[in-house]
Amino acid sequence: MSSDNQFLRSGCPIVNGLDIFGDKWTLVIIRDLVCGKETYSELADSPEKIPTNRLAERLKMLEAENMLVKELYQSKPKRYKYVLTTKGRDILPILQDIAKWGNNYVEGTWIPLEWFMEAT
Amino acid sequence: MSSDNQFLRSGCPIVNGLDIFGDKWTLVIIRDLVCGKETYSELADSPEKIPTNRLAERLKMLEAENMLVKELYQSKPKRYKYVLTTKGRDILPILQDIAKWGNNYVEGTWIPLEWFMEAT
DNA sequence: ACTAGTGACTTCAATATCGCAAGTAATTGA
DNA sequence: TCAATTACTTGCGATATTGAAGTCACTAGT
Repeated sequence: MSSDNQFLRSGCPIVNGLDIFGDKWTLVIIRDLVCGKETYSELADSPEKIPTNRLAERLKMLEAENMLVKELYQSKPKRYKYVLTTKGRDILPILQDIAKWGNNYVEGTWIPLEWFMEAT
Repeated sequence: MSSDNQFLRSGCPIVNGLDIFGDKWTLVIIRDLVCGKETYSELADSPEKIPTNRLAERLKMLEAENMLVKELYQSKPKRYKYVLTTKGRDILPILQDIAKWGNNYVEGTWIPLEWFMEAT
């Protein structure tokens, strides 16, 4: 499990990073949060169509890892928004590098907006 | 499948990058290749102990994706070494960023050697 | 010639994880 | 009262991963 800190594969910082966010969906969720999405249904709406059970599970994991916090923004009915912490936001340089690599080597990929690639 | 270019999840360069190397093992293999490992058994020897069937499969995929080439360096018995292409080598900035994140946020991770973090 | 050993994989059964579809709960608006 | 919306949860068959063991092509030792 990503968040199981009891038995590490090794002390390698790359491996430990990957054991948190190195799956098919986590970085997609963080991408969307960086891009301004906030609610569950906004996140569920991506072009990649993440299954909702997977979305819920990844959000719980990201919260447990302190990559994001769940904030109540409306009480009747209870509605939460998901906000990246510094730890989560600091994934951005990784996303930018992956985007650059994708644009260089995978044909037909979108060029991200400039603000995304320049953000810090 | 990572190398199945027929049905893309989307045109997002991040998603398309992840669909190639966004799994539990691929970046570990590339890490080791960047660090000078060349043969199958050297790669199988990492502290993370990748299962050999997974190693073989990922190497085939990386070759199919032109991230590396398999070079014969001995003919009796046939022995191959795996060498990163530019496409594969260009994963390095991503590895460096993940390593930085890991060092910042996961306690007890190794600090990579300076040459690794400074390499281009 | 026989046997053990090495490197590079492959095969297999058990287990874990995933994706899809459907269901639930709370609340609002018609 | 009833349909709609948001945010999830549940169930289950399909897919993927693991660990162990096996195979194949040699080579070196006796």
